[in-house]
Amino acid sequence: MHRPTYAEPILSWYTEHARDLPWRRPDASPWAVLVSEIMLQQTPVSRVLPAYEAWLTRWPTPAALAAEPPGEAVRAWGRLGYPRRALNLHASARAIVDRHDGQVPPAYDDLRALPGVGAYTAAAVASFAYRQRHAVLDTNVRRVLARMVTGVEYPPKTQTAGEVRLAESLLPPDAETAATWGVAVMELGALVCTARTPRCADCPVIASCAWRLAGKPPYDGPARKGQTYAGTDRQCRGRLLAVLRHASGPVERAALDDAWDDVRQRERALASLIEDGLIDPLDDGRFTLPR
DNA sequence: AAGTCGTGGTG
DNA sequence: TCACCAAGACT
Repeated sequence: MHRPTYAEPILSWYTEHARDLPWRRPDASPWAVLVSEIMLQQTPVSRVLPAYEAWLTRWPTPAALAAEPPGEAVRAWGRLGYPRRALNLHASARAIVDRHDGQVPPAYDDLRALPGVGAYTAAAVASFAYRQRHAVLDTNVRRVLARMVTGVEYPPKTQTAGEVRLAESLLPPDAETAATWGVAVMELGALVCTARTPRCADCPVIASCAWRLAGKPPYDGPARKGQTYAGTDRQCRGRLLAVLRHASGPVERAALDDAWDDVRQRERALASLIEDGLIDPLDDGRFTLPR
C-alpha cells in the first residue's frame, strides 16, 4: 500500500523547532536518557526538568544510585507522582550494576527486562540513547499517526497490534534516521498535533493529513476514561508518603493518622504502600522510607 | 483487559 | 470551573 512520504517534512520541521531538552543533548548518557524516560512516564516535561537535573547531579551513574537505599530515591522523587517509578529506577540501577557491569544495556530485550521499563521505554532508550531502529509508540506518536495516517481524531483507548504495525511500517530504513524520526514525531505531537487544540496551521504535513482531508471528523468512540482524584486511595497514598518524604527519619503512626481522616481508607492505603515497598514498618511501631 | 497508580497545569 | 490530559507500566 502506498502512503505519502511523511519523513522529510517532519524531519525538517524537527530540525527547526525541536526544544533544547537536556536529555536530547549529545552529551546525555544512556543513563540520563533512561532517567528522563522513567520520569516522563505520565508526567509533563515542565515538571520533570528540575527533578531530572537534581537527580543526575546527585546520581550521575547507575552505580551511584545503586549504592543508596531505595528510600533516598523515593525522597528525591518529590512530587513527580507515581512514586513506584522511583523504586523501579532504583531497582533498575541495581540490576544494571549486577547484570550489565554498570552500563545501561543497549539491547531492547535487556532494557525491557528492567523493572518499570515497558515496550515504549525500552524502544525509547534503544533508539534515543543507542541510535537503534525501533518504533517508539507513545501517546504523542499514537495521536499523530491516528490523525495523519488513519484519519481519526484520537487513537483507541488501549494500544493495538495494528498501531504497532503501522508505526513499524513508517520507520525509515536507516537506523540513525529512524531514531531521529521517532523523536521528531513525538515532538510534533507534543507541540503541534496536540490532544486538545491542534495547531494545524503550523503543521508540516497538513497537506497529506488524512484527518484534515476528511474534514476533521470529531472523535466518535466510547467516552475516554475520567481520572477523578479527590478522595481516592491514590490521593490518600500521596498524603501518607508525603509525610515520610518530609521527615528526616522514622515517623510515629500518629503523624500518619493526622494526614488523612477516613480510618478505613487510611489503613488500606498504608497497607498498600507497605505492600508496594514504598514504606517500611519498623518493629517499634514507627514507619520509614525503605532502607 | 480494564483498573490502578500521583500530581499539577489548563482550555 | 472542572474534566481532561501528561514521553506508561503492571496486573
